[in-house]
Amino acid sequence: MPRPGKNSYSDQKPPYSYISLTAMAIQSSNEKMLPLSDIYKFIMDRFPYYRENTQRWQNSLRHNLSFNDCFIKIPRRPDQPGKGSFWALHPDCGDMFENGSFLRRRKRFKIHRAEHMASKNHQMLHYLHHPHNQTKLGLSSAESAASMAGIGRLPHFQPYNINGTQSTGFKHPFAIENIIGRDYKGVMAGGLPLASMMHHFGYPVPSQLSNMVSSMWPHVGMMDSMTSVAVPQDYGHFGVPMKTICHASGQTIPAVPLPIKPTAALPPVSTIPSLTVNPSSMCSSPTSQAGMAVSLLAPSAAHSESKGTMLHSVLVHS
DNA sequence: CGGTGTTTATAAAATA
DNA sequence: TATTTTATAAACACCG
Repeated sequence: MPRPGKNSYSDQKPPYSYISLTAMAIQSSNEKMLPLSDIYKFIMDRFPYYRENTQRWQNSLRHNLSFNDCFIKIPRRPDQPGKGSFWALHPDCGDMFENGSFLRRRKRFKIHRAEHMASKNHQMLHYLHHPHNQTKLGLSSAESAASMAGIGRLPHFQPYNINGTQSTGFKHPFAIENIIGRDYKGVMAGGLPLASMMHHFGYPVPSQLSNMVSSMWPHVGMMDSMTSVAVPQDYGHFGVPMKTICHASGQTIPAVPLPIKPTAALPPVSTIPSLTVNPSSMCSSPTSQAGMAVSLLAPSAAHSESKGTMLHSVLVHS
């Protein structure tokens, strides 16, 4: 229970691992990739807890970025000034939190270290990385680069975004919106009501938001509305205005009334585009991913980073 | 030099 | 309780 006078939940450690926090940040970006500094910013903006001991947790975060194969590094193009590379999610990492826990994944995503992919075709990578060239192919920056990096990617889904105003058209196959799709079925139809999530989290979450995105990622994308709605002074009030996300394209997040009862908050099916997506596309299983993975490049053009990102990936068992 | 990445080691936590 | 995953610390390379 939050103590009004004392520290509210906002000051406590969020129930998210660094991996989920980072994924959250990346997913919140329009390009589905962020430089390190922006990942820091995202986390600090919304989680007061991480406004302290920055050296400690940022070191951990960097460790996670390097160590975990689910994160891939995408070099900057020359016309994109700034420090360091962009970080994106590996297209094949799938729904890392399908178990509903953002604290710990069920399995760790590990890529298959294929043969050292020699040539780093950065020109091509940068070519596709460029927005102008992406639009021709309908790719996001991250995906374009990932494709150029020889990382398998999945067929496109119907474009969808949190607030329905984005016009870039493309959504990363594992964009949270898409990931949510399966979770929607799993959670809503699978008999795990949002109340259970609240129980799982051990504290109330803004589970009544107008869509599953904000339910699954309580701190992503819907803050504008949350701040104006009666949410207990819990994590729902991490409540830092979501100014740093979903603003790049000037979009505004519509304020949505938040019913108290989770069941009453279910949006019409039609507003859950993910449901229109082929469920198998959600790729909860490595095999389905492998079957659908598409490389835009000949293997020879693939590029491997230090983590050896290659076409084949697999969820490590045991 | 400071920010970014990588890597190793170990402790702690969560799950099976 | 054993195993797996995550957190933390720390050393070090790289680079603008």
